[in-house]
Amino acid sequence: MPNRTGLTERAVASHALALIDEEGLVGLSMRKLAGALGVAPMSLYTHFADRDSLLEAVAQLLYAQIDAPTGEDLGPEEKVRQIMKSVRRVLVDHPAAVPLVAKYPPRTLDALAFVEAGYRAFRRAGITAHDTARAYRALVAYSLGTATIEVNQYFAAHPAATPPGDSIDSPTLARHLPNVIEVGPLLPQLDDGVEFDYGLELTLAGFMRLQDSTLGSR
Amino acid sequence: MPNRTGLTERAVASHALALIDEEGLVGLSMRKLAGALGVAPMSLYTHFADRDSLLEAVAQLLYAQIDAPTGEDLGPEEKVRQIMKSVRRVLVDHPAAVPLVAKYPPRTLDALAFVEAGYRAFRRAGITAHDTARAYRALVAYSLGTATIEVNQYFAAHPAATPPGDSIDSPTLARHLPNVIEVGPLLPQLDDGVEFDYGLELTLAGFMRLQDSTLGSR
DNA sequence: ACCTGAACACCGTTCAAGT
DNA sequence: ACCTGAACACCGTTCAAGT
Repeated sequence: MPNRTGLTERAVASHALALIDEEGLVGLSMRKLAGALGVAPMSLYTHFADRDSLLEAVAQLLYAQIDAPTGEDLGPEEKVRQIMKSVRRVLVDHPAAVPLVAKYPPRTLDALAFVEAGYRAFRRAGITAHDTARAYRALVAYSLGTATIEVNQYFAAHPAATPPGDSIDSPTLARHLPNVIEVGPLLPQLDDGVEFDYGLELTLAGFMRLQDSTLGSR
Repeated sequence: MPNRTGLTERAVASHALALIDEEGLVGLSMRKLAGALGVAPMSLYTHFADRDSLLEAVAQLLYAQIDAPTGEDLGPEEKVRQIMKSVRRVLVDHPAAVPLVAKYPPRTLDALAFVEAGYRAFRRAGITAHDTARAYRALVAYSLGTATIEVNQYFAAHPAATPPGDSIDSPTLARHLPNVIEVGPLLPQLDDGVEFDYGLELTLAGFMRLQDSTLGSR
């Protein structure tokens, strides 16, 4: 550590994640982070080209936190369930950082460990590399989307409960959106964890059904 | 229109969307937008409480662009396919605005039209309000996730092709991540449109499978 | 190579003042 | 009610200078 300040990239990124957790993504400024680390703002640019590079490093830290199950006897479905649960846990533990994970794919060795574990389970089960890639893409889409919904509290207030300012008057609502009135209020009652599992099962069941039909036609 | 400037909320939000399309979400500033509209920056605050309120209005404009199929003879699966395709088209047409749709749910009458159409198709097919809500949630998650992947070009470069600066040396990669090396290069070759359909079919096939098993056990 | 302070070109929003 | 200019408290990053 030949630096005068003792800073490492990892330490800077780790402090950045802590700041993001506390004050949100917009709350992380190069100036505030430098202040928290006790250095001048411009010192950070010795370790990262710009703010985006720093955020990319934060994303890698998050990916590295995802548990990759090592059990050799697990089938691809169960292994994927375990990985996806770990993905969800990491994302909801760091809600403000979800956009970073959505923007920067895993790149470092540690960050790619869970990807490797997932691919391995699929390939061992005789699923083609191509189908493995497709399933991985669909699962990434689902996990990013569901995490986004959770951290944004997208369904926290159902549509009929919009602020009265410019909201639609009740009779008009009932005439044009009867099903929204019926179904909408159920959305905020859904449990995030239960629905995460439900959507995951939809995807896995669909994948296995398509796999079976493909194998059956061979 | 009793205003001196002739501004309406709709016109302001519409210009904001155009600016977002041209210069990105961070490229939309209250000052630049006001300049483009020929008014003082603070005039915008007559129509919107703050920048977030303006962005919420932009999200409503986008939701209103989603086509809601009116055919009464369509089954829920086909109707959902059509709606989801329209959702994808709107989102990829406005890539920089995707985070807004992820943050602000539909609220206005026009914005809720596609939701009403989807709910209606499900309810008409005898699916419970609860299952309709669950399926809607899963479909929102998938569409937001897949749009995020597309607009961020999440899979544009596969992991093995990271910049040589801090990338992992080849032998280490091959030893620790053999499946990433095999499967990763396939990801950027996948077609966004084809994979959108694939993931959607996974979800729909899974939903129908669970529906059937639920009905069968009654 | 690493670190710094000053400066530049921006932000969103508050405030007091105008019509 | 609607609109404005000035001001405040911030930003990320460039630059020239230091070690």
